[in-house]
Order: sequence, then structure tokens, then C-alpha cells
Amino acid sequence: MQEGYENNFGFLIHDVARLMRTAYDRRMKPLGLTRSQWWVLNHLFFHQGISQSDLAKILDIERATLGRLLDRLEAKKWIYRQSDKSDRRVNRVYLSEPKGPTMQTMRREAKRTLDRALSPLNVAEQRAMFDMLQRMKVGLTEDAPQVKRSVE
Amino acid sequence: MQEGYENNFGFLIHDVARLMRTAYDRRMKPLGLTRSQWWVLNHLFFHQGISQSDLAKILDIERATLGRLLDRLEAKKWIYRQSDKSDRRVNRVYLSEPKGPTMQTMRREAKRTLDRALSPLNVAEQRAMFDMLQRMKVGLTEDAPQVKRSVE
DNA sequence: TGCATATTGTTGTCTAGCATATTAAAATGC
DNA sequence: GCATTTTAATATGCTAGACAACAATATGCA
Repeated sequence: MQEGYENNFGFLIHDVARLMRTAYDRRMKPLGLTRSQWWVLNHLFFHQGISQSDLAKILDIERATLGRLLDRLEAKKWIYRQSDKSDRRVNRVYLSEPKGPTMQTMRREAKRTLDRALSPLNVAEQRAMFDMLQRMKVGLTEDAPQVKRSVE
Repeated sequence: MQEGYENNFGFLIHDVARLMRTAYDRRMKPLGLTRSQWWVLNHLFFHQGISQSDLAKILDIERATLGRLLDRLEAKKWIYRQSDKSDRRVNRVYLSEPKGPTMQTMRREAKRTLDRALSPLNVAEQRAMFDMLQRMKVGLTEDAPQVKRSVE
């Protein structure tokens, strides 16, 4: 029962992702925002007024998960929700204000964190890795959807 | 403010790890064990009687996180704790029994999940990726420790 | 010996994720 | 035009992770 590399791969990628996340969260802490929150804000910057469901699709997380993320962001006044006039089920989400300076700081810290994480790789490797990860993601997202459909 | 590949890299690896985890968890669900729980059991198999702190170090998670993981595993009778005779602070952790068949099933499902996730890559790429991830992890774990030390 | 310091494990609090169920509203079908 | 189905958002419960603070216990040093 040796641990061949196939066995560890899943945990390795998981670890690297986790370590990057915590490294980033540590840097972000003084700002009072987590990586996920910042990622939402960042997307909102480009999609002011998007509905929660659509945003969840873009971020590829569950609507429930996003809902609570937005609760926290709304409590901190980073965003506000406004229900759609023509479809009252829909909540449209807006950035309270394009909080420039904080956004910049976050972007800078994100870059630093990433640079450090990627520092053991040369540029060609970084590119290769990015490419491979993208292909993996596509494969994995193609897998998932059939869950909903299959009623045994 | 374009999203260059540096900006997305962190989120991409995060996504891939998450997708793999959920794919695996879906397969494991019938067994009543999550990926994290299985990973703990797997390590215990090779380290019967290890202390919680040491196990947390190996798994590279917080002691608190592990403690609660063990609570759940103990409640389900997969493991038991026994306090050390010569150092009463220490809890030693044991597998209740080397539950063979379940372990095998989990291992098989882990392999299937991984094979599918890696299917977009050829063997050389898989090797390269594994190698790069390992180097990244080393770099990241070397970073973290200084946190404890820095007061200010 | 005795006190300061370090270690172990737990608890509390927070974020984030999934799944499932529920409710409200809209869209569709007959 | 009403009944059914679909969709949007929320609520709830569970796991997992981090961090901080704490009690009990060891250890080290003066």
C-alpha cells in the first residue's frame, strides 16, 4: 500500500491551493476582507447589477454559498442589493462605490502572494501549469452537471 | 484592469482543487466518509498511536481542525483516543480496526476520481505538474512558519 | 525547589463550501 | 385562465478550515 504519485496528487493540489489561500488571507486580514470576498467584489466591478444566480454561475459556486457571502459584504456596506423591477424574484447586486484604494491594495497583495507561490517555477513552467490547470478545470466542469439530471 | 493570467492563477488552482474535492466527496458519500476523514484514517493506518499534534503536523492542518475531525471519526467509532501514560497532555490515536474493505473501496474511488481529473493531461504532463506542485508546496510551507515568530 | 516558559488539546468564533428544503414569483401548458 | 413546472433567493445543517485564547501539564533554569 505504497503512496504512488497518483494517490497523492489530489491531496497535493489541494494543499497548494490551501496554502496559497491562507497566505493571501493573512495579507488581506488588515483590510477586513477575505480572498473570496475580494473575488466577488472584483467581479462586481465588471458586472454591476448582475443577478445573484448569474454571479454564482460565473464564480462557479452554489447560490447558497454566494448568498451568504453577499450577506457579509452587504453588512459591511461593500455592496447593496436591489430587486429587479420586472422580475421580482431577482436580486441585482451593486458595488456601493468603486472603493478605489482598497481595490488597488488588494490587487497588489494578490500579485505579491502569487509571485511568491510561483517563485519556484520559471516562466515556461508557469505557462505550462496554467494551461494544464485550465484543461483540467474544463474536464471537471463537464463532469459535474450530469448529477442534477440523473434520477437513477 | 485586465485579468492577466497572473491574476487568475490563484483562483484557477483553487477551482481545480475544489472541483476534484467535490467530485471525490460525491463518490465517497455512500460510505459516510469525507475526503478529509479518509485521509486521516489512511495516515493512521501507517502511524497507529501517533499523537494529535504530530498527526496535525503531518497532515499540515491546525490542531484544532484535526481535533474536531477526530471527534467526528471517534463518534462513528472509526478511531479511538487513549491518553499517554507518561505525558497526560498527549492523546494517542488508534484505528479501531483496520477496516479492510472500506479502505479498499475508498482507494479505488480515489484512483478513479483522479484518473478522470488528470485525463486531459498526458503522462509527461502529469509528471511535470506533480513536480511543480511539490516545489510550490515546499516554497509555501517555508514561508508560513515565520508568522508565529514575528511579534509586530 | 519553585517559578517561568513551552506544549497539548479543547473550545469559541469566523469564513466558506455543499446539499437539501422551502418560499415566492414567473413561465408554461392545456 | 387556471394548474403545473421552473427559477431565484433564502434558510438550515453539516464539514472543513483558520485563528485566538485557555487549562492542564511538562520542562527548564536559577
